[in-house]
Order: sequence, then structure tokens, then C-alpha cells
Amino acid sequence: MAKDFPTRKENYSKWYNDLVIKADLAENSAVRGCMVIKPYGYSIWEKMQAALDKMFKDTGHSNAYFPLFIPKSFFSREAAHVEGFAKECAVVTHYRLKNDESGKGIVVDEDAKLEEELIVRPTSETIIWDTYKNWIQSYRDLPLLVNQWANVVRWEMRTRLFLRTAEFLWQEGHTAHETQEEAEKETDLILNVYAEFAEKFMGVPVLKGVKTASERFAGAVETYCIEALMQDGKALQAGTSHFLGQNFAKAFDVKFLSKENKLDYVWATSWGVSTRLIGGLIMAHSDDQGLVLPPKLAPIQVAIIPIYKSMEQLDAISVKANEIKKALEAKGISVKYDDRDTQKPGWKFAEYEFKGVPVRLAIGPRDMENGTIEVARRDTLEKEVLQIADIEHKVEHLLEQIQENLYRKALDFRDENTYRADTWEEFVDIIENKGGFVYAHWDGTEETEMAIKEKTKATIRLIPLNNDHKEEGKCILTGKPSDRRVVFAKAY
RNA sequence: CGGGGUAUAGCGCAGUCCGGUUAGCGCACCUGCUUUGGGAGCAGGGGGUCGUAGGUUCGAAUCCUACUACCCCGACCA
Repeated sequence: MAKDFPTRKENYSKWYNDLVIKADLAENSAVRGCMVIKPYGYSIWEKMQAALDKMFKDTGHSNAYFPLFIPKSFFSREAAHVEGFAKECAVVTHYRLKNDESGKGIVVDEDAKLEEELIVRPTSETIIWDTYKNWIQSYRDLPLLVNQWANVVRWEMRTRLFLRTAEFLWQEGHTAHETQEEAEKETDLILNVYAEFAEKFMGVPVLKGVKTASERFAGAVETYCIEALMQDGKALQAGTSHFLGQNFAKAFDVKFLSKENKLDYVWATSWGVSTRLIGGLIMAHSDDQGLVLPPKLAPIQVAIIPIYKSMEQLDAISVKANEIKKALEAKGISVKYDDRDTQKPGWKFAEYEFKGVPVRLAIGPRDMENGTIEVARRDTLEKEVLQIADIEHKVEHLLEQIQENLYRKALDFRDENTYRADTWEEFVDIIENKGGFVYAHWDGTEETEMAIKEKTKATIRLIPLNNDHKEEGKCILTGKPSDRRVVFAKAY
């Protein structure tokens, strides 16, 4: 079927990369570490944006936009924050070009050196908190619940389409609150929004938890996250929600006067998900035939392909196909009727398979005679010939089934690849030979965490939030006492 | 920034060791005919300053020098 296409087992990494390119989602650009997101890939992002944006607005948030450039001095105000991001910042030092005197083209005009360098935002906490200082005076200005859709730049050493690129698109929420309790509630609310989005829209089950100190966001008091499991047994951090305490309020001097006429620093949160989710979506569901998209995020939910010999046949089929298209669209289903005469049916079948279109309908002369239509579902690759009557209801139902089935399959996969390890030997065996999530005891120290990482490449993905894993035990490496299991995995 | 590798058509590569016709192959692209229920077949065609700069030579994709870019393995990371 698919030619020259490595399977997941042969080379997961190559499979992923080829898939992104063959499905026409994105490609590497001329700029090092940056990618071009192609129209089809971008429309998946738009679908994600629409769903998330609605969830943010339904929970009281508003959108705004802040500058791409951040004065260098803003960065040094919060100590942990600088340290966390300093090594990967793109810096603007000049504002003008000129013709080279020796005629070798355009060069930077050294006379146009900026007084203060500008950092291309790797995240916007600093510029936003500098702005919030002016927005917040009284408890009446709180809570301030703002989200921004933007691009950010982090100059990573090694990049990978969607999963890690020098520039990426994301949303970042930045909120300010009167009390610690309220800010913590916000952090929790957003974590649940992310988890719900991952499970209901992406069809990807996630674990919720809190990061260890070493994996915490630079400048945060606590970082909460959702983690998903990919088909190669590696974990992917899919979203983070940070409780920032009063760190940024203090660094940027953001105070408010309370009802009691008391001056106090505000409490903050920040949270984000990025185009990395597209990478996660691909790796969670796709197979050796190409992309598999959950109906709720598929730019095209149904593709209709005519099969014909003569133009007269095509005309007759088109009448029927357009009727079906209209009926489906009336139900809010996005349909592509592909009547291009430049490609043949087999070619189109393969193309929509690559692109992960959930349902494909094929209609030819045989169907026209029998009043039937061929329905193929992408997730199972099953085909059946159905009576054309009432096809819109059948397809609508099928889309729901596919959405459900993808989540079910991903959940089963995660369950099959989740282990408990009680000894070091067991732990190493699972990490090295099986992959997946491993629940194990940890003595709570950073030294042990680092030692385990060094020996096995596995990191603590999260400390579970619920109490299911609270139990007395002994650290798998040091044997010291531990009161709960944490989740280990190799990660992207 | 350390260690290894690569650079030839839009993409993937051969040719380089041992210099010598007009630089070649597969995919993709264009034209024509036959095809069309799972990526069609045949025939013809278009497309290259061989990464950049310099050197050796009668002659350089091929040898030498420098530079640049990219890829893989580490460190870093949503």
C-alpha cells in the first residue's frame, strides 16, 4: 500500500518524520531549527485553538497580545527565571542594515547598535508582569485572567518537527489573584481544562500530577502537568500549569490594596500548551499507513471520492455526491468532495489515508445502480458497503464511534504499558526493554532523581495528584523510606 | 560547545578511492495514447554554475587548502 514508508517498529523516529511530511503537515524551513507549518497542519492547530479558546472563555478568561521583544533588563529581575531561560535566547542587538562598502551585499550597520538588547520572547511572564504593574492597583482589578495566542523562540540545540522547534506557536495564560488559595485554584482549573481537552478532543489519555523541583518551570513555586504516553513507550509532556506564588509580583512590584486597606503582592499563575500537541496527536494514534486523526480535530472529517470512467458517469455521481455532502454539512460535518480529474481513485484513497481523514466514502457506477455507497473508516481500516439512504446519520454515528475508539485504544495501550517496579533490577528491565510509565518509590531527593536519570535516562514525569499511589515503601535506588510512588519514564 | 558524518535536479541517491566524451539513476514534474472499485502502463520530454572561495593541472564533481551549511551521537529543552 504505502511505498517507501518505514513502519513504527523499524524506526519510530523516521516513521514520525516521514509521516509529518507525507501527510503534508509541515516541513523544515530554511531557518535552522524552525519549521514551516503547511495549510493542512495549520488547520489542525486552528481546530485545537478553537476548542481551547472556547474552554478558556467559558472559564472567564480574555485574550490579549503583548510584544514579541522583551528588554534584556526585564529578564534579570526574577533570578530563577533568568537562569532557566538564559541559555536559549535569541537576542536582537541592531536595528539597521546597510550596503557593504566592498560591495559584498548587505551587512549589519554597527552604528545602529541598540542601547539595550531585546530578547525575542521565550515566554512572556516578564513583559506581562511589567505591564500588570500598571493594570493592578486594587482588589477590584482582580482577578486578572488573560490569555495570549503567540509564537515564542527557544534556541534549542536539537530540534524535531512539532515536538521541539526553535520557534513554536502556543497559548500562554497569565493570571493575577488576591489570594494564594485563589491562584492555586486557577492552576488546578487550567490543569483540568488541559486534561479534558487532551482526552475529549485529542483522544489522548493523560496523567495529571506535579513536577519535581528539578523539572519545575523557572520561577514557579509549583508546576503541574499532564503527561501522555506515545506508541514507542516514551512520555510526552503535553501541557503545564504553574503556580507562581508571589515571585513575579515581587520581581515586578505588582501590589494591590485589599478590602482591608492593606497593601499586598498579588498571587500569580501561568500556563500553556503549544503546537507540540500536534506532535503528540500524531504519535498517539497514527499507524504505518499514515496519520490517524480524531474526528473532533480533523480538518476534513469525511472525504467523498467518485469512481468513474466517463464524464457522463462523473456528472451523475457528482449530483448524488453533492446531495450527500450537503446533508452531512447540515449536521456540522466537514466534507471534501474530491472530484479532481487529475488524480485517480487509488491515489486519492492513499492520500486521504496519509492525511488521517476519519471517514472515506466512495461512490461509483455500481453504487449508483444499487443505491449503495462504500464507507471506510480510517482508525480500523474497515470497509463496508451501506445503503445510501440516511447515510448522514450513519456517518455522524460512525464519527462518534471513531472518536471513542481512538481514546479507548490509546487508554488500553497506556494501561498495557504501565508498570509497578519494586526493585532496581525490575525497574531497569522495564525502562530499558519495555518502555512506558513506571510507578516506583523514590526517596524524594534530587541526588537520587539525577542518579536514576544518569543510569537509565528515565526521569520522574510527575508525582501523582490523587492519593491512589500513597503507600509506604522503599526507594528503588537507595532503599530509603518513601511514602508514595511517582511516575518514571523516558520522555521526549 | 565536544565526537563522528554529509554536501551532485524539487526529494532520495550513484559517480570521488585511481582526474579524461555531452554528469547519471529512481521518485516527482510536462506531453501523447491506452487506462480508472486501492498509489496505472508505454513512449517521448524539461530541469544541474556538482555547498562557497582559492589552488594544482592541458583538463577537476573527482586531488589540495580554507570557509560555510546541514545531519547523527552527547550536554540543554514544551
